[in-house]
Amino acid sequence: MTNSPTLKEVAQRAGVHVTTASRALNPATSSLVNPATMRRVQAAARELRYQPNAMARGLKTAKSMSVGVLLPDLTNPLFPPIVRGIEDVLAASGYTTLIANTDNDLERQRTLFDTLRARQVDGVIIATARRDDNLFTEAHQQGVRMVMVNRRVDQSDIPSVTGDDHDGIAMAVRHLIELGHTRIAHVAGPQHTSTGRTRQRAYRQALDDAGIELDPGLLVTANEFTEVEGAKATRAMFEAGKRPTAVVAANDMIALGCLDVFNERRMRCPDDISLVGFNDMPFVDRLTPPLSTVHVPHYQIGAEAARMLLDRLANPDLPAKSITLPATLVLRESTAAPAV
Amino acid sequence: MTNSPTLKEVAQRAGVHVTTASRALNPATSSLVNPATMRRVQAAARELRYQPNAMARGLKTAKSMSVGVLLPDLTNPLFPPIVRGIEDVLAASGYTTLIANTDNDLERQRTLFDTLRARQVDGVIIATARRDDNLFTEAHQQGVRMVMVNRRVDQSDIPSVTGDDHDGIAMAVRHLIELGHTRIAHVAGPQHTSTGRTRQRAYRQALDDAGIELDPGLLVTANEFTEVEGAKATRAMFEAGKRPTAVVAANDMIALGCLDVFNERRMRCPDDISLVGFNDMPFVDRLTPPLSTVHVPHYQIGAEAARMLLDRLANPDLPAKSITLPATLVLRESTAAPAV
DNA sequence: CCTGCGTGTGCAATCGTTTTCCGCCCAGAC
DNA sequence: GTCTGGGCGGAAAACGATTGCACACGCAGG
Repeated sequence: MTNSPTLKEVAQRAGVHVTTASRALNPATSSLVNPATMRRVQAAARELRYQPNAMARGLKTAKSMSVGVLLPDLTNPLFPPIVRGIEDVLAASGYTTLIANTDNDLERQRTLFDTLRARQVDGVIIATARRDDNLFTEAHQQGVRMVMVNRRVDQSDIPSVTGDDHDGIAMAVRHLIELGHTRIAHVAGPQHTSTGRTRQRAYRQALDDAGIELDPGLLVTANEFTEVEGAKATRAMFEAGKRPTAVVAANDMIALGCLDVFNERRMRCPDDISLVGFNDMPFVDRLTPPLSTVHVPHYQIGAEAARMLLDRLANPDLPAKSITLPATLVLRESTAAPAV
Repeated sequence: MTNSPTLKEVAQRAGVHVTTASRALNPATSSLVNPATMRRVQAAARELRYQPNAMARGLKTAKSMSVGVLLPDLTNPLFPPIVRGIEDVLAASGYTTLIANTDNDLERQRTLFDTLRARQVDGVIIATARRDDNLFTEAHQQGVRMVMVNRRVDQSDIPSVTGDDHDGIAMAVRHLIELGHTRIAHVAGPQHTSTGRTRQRAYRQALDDAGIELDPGLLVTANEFTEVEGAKATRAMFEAGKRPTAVVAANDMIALGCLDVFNERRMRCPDDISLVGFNDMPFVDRLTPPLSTVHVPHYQIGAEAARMLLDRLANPDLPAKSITLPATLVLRESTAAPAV
């Protein structure tokens, strides 16, 4: 901004060489300087409200003390908790977070990723991965430190932190079966994402485990994890004449779309049809009806991802590990026994 | 990350001096270099996937091409739209956004503000201002470029972009009066914020304009713009024996708290009591009942603030202006005529 | 043939730090 | 009194870009 004081000025005021000032102010090297002069320097720094110029430091140390976060859209309520988790642990270690919204646009994503690299971020946390993503796998092979949150990339050793998609869906389906449902539909998410895919597979397997044969017409897939795409897919299912008594949505946004379609068709939830979402986004407990959904600890996912990245920055050749955090089924009022 | 190519390498590959490479790659100076060699340099840059080192550039140019955003909590649904507005226009001009969450903690805010300055941000957008804030007024006087969003600081010439708080509340109160309400309460927000204060004043004035005398017991104030503080304040009002037929909440979070208290007391909204919120946060249209509220164009507020900051960066001694964007009343199902 | 000018390029300094390498000083041992 | 060695602190070289300045060259005009 305006003439911030520089290290040289601090040094002058303390009557020492700039080198000494640098050492005095840096905890790692302050042992090299006489305690008395160290105090002098620190006093001078305090009086001048000295803040080291991060760019100069970064240029020299080849570390920016910043990490980038790539996500589809901050406006999606799923992400703020993740981001807070990330920021809180990174900030505690002195790192700054750079957020970039891709809007699911691959072109844009590439650009944003490049600007992050231009800014010399020390690492990247990625929430936008596709299963076959090669932008990230290439970068990973080139040594870019990264960890995936929420979604993963197929067949890669990129570390990741995700919720337990499989178990979450299994719990949801089992719950519906216990209530007496047999015609259970799934509105799947985009299959190019790991979440869309593994949730869909979990749905199939849960039915299978219960000895219920899958009616292929009850499995539809939304093109995006959004309300409108979710609505589109479930509308198509009904228009094809399918009549499920319960729906498992691949996430809460899609569940919102399901609710819209239920309303269009004057079906009451849960009286006429049950619905389970996924994620337990903020405010879904205040919907009409309050949504039963699979809770995923998003803040912890973010925090854990940040910790993992920090570990890998400190120790570059740590083996890549993938953490999955447990999901829990939270029952509210959108599920009930099927009407007879 | 790993050995990103440097300008020197690009220059070598193109067979020119690093100076020339710099000029060739920089649109502002590229006219100084022969078109043919410019093409050579650009080709070399492309082949190497060269990205200029932002820290080196920033160090030399004394510009970081980044701006900081200070907000209370990203997790509050009010903020993501504002942030997107900011990021979208800043990104279009090549700026990066640094987000910091203060959690309404003044100490933390000071620290975060300092780290932003250490990172040499070119400007700051602030959503956490208090009416009497001196951290920011001082910084402003020192020449730190900033603009306030949403909230303002009293008696200062810091530029700001806000919604029309006064008009918004006036519309809400008038609407309730037209429905036949006379015992209209206001759950105000913290009075150390400009929003809390001007909304409260607008409420008083709207009553006055309608010739309704203010019952002081119907004006309570929440300590924070949160659900629990909102609930606490409205609960206190009821416990004092007050019986409004309508409530104007200072924002949607507080309105959520009002709804909680209505439920506690088995009052139905809108049958027994009407409620109007403020902000039109995402998802309040899906509450039970869908919330009537004052819509504020948050994305535009963010975008406008960013544009204003950009203007001031380009032209430092632009006169400070304050923009207020129009609010609109959106009627849903939480308001009705009072029961007779 | 010389001067002058414009165009295109290179040289070198610089931004604010960190860091390696030295040299100084002084205490203590002989 | 000289020598040794440790502890402090300074000199200078980076890091990767930008930029004012100088220089080389070609060409036109006198």
